[in-house]
Amino acid sequence: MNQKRKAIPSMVKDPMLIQRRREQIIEAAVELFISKGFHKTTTREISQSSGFSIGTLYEYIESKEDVLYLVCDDIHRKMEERLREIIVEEATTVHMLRSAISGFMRVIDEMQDRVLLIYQEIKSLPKEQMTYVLQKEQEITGYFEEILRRGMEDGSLHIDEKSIFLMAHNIVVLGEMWTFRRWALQKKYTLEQYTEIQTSLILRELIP
Amino acid sequence: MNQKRKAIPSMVKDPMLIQRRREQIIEAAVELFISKGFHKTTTREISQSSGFSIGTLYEYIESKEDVLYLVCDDIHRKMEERLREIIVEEATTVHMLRSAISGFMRVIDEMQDRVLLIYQEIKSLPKEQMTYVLQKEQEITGYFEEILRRGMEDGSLHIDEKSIFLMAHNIVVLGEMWTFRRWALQKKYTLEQYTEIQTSLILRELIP
DNA sequence: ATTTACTGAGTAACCGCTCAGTCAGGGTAT
DNA sequence: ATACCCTGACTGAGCGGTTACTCAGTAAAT
Repeated sequence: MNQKRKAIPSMVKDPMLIQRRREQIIEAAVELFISKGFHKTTTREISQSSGFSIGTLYEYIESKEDVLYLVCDDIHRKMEERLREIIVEEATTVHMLRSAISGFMRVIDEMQDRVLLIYQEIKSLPKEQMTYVLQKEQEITGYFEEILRRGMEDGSLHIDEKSIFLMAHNIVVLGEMWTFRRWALQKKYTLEQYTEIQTSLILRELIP
Repeated sequence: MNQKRKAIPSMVKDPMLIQRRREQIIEAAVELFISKGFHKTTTREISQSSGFSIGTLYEYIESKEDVLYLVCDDIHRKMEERLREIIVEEATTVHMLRSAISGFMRVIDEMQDRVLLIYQEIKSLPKEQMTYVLQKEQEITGYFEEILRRGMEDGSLHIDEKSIFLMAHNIVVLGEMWTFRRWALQKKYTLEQYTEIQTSLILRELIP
């Protein structure tokens, strides 16, 4: 079920160096992909912004798509890290859900360019790597599934087993739309207003 | 406010012929863009699938991006057409909203590849044309804004002016996510199940 | 004879990726 | 201490291939 991420081969021996150089690559590539898109960014640009030559770039990756994969994986990794900081125990499951939602919205807002990047460029990944990235996206909704299930079990949330999965996806999408509909939403609402209205929508369904 | 769509210049004189050929171009290009993506589709492929040579293709457009623009515009046009069929008067505003939502879901489902195409390739459009396409997307949510406002005014829907805009966007996004999250949703739910859960989510917020 | 639509080989530019070669650091034989 | 070689990271000109777009020419209709 749970597929391990494909390790990208490298010509370089020193694992620490690989990690350091790949961090450079990711840092340079995210910025370029955000501002120009994956297809319009050249490998030459990536290597230059990383601070070394194309030759060296290809010592650490095998193809341009590998860079996109590294970038997507890094974004998800950071996202999950922030989520784990935000999802903490609270007095009641309802309070926990509330704070998880508003925390999630803040994370989305902080990382909006990166969230958007994944939405827009995921399709350019080779099939296997795309599957892995989508799985990571599923893991993120998993955090909300867990809270919902707990609320169902302790009786504080009004939801049936069949709807949990969809409701968790709804929470994630209602968060992420803050980025991919920002051309409309961010003109009309502050993040706080947005969070409040969306939270009320979700909770009104869950609290009878 | 309302920006007219930029007319794409053509070398050909006969306006009827322009229309006919552009329909051919759109029909061929949609299929190619859906299966290969915009960037991986070549202009040669588009012209061949359209049934004429590259030279001729460039008599009807000025750049490859123009084709993407034609395609996006056509999809929105067809979407709006279907929406107008679906949004009809009903006994009450609540009934009207109900049937509009379920009708919208059916349209999304029918056009899912095309809806997804717009989501994924819109960013490849030149700025001006992108603005126009986003405006069209706003027009679609406008249909739901109208219903919501009417419900607010006749007292049948519980919503305030400030939330109407966001609620309309929510309806559209909760519909469109059926396509861009289909890797998760369409494995677990039928369109009918999906529609029912999402409708209940929206209506529970609106009906006190 | 002129206009109009159409053709497709050609062009200039670009891009992902490679590979022959450089160089610094360190081990080793003398 | 010196000379020599080896290893591993790095370099960037260049290769092979592709692509968006053009234009000189054809054919048919008026």
